[in-house]
Amino acid sequence: MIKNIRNYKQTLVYGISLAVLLLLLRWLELRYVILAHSFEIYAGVIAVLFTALGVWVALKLNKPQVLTKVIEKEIYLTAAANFVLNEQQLAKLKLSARELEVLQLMAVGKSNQEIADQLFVSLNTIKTHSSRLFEKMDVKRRTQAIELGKKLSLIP
Amino acid sequence: MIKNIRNYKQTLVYGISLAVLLLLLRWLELRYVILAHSFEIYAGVIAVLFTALGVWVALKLNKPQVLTKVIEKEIYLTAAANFVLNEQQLAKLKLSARELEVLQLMAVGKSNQEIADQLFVSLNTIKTHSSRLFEKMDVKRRTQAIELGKKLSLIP
DNA sequence: CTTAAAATCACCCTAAAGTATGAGGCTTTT
DNA sequence: AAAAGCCTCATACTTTAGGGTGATTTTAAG
Repeated sequence: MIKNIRNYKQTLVYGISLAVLLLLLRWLELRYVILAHSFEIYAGVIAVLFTALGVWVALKLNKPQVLTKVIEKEIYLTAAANFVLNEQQLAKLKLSARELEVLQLMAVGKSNQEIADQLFVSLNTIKTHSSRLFEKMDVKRRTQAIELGKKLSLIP
Repeated sequence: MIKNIRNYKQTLVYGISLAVLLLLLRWLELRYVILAHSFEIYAGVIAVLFTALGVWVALKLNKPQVLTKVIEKEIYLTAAANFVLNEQQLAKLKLSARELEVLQLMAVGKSNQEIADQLFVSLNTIKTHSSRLFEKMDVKRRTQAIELGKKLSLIP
């Protein structure tokens, strides 16, 4: 049924309309008493008029249905903010743990010597790691490895 | 008004209801003729009943009004998908157009020689550009320049 | 226990990257 | 017109990166 009558204005309008119609009918009754036994017609007119009134009121009071529409809002983040390692790609390239570690350090701009120092191994070790890394990733330079690594979500 | 009558079923129901009500009123009329001058009451009953009928019919036939409520859903994209150059940072670092160009090519893994070939200048020119670039960005290596450049949205 | 992969390191060599300095030509600004 | 900044190029030099080969030790898997 009709719930939540939003404003009293429409209720008032309805009441006034009803009164006016009743008065109109009353006036018609007094004026055309001649038409005896026109009761059915009279009732029919009332029925039609008030049906229309009911329809109008209902349409006025009918509260619109709320349909929630989800709109995708694009939010731009740096890739690092929510990085998840792509383990499928990692497995596909068969990168070892150490090689990935070296790649990560390369990506943040460290030199081979700095990587060696940080991992407590020799410079030569890092060179062999990087060589294997480039071979497995099929790249020629560390910058390409970094670019590809980011593209494949191997590094942030 | 009422548009788009969706099925004839409801129209039929309305018609039958109207007929039933009229018959009911007719029956009441025959049964309680004793109540003379109850015409106004009679009319009022008709009015109320048909108003209610009108309301019911209107609600049935009225296509539910749709009010779309927009809910924003956050979608996370990689920064590269829609890169916008950070011109404030670019101005702050005072990078020249050529230097930025070199940085961009570095970032995609090109060697100095490849950059030189692509820009139709000599290798020495690229070296000069890169040196100035590193100086302005306060970095030591191209990998650091790339990392910083991405962080500052100078490159995708 | 044996085998394979991974990690480590060394040596040598070449290629690439990066630094320093100087300089000429061009455009814009003062 | 002069100054400043940019682009260009060169030469010389140092440092770093990368390739190739070989070898030892650890570790993981069968």
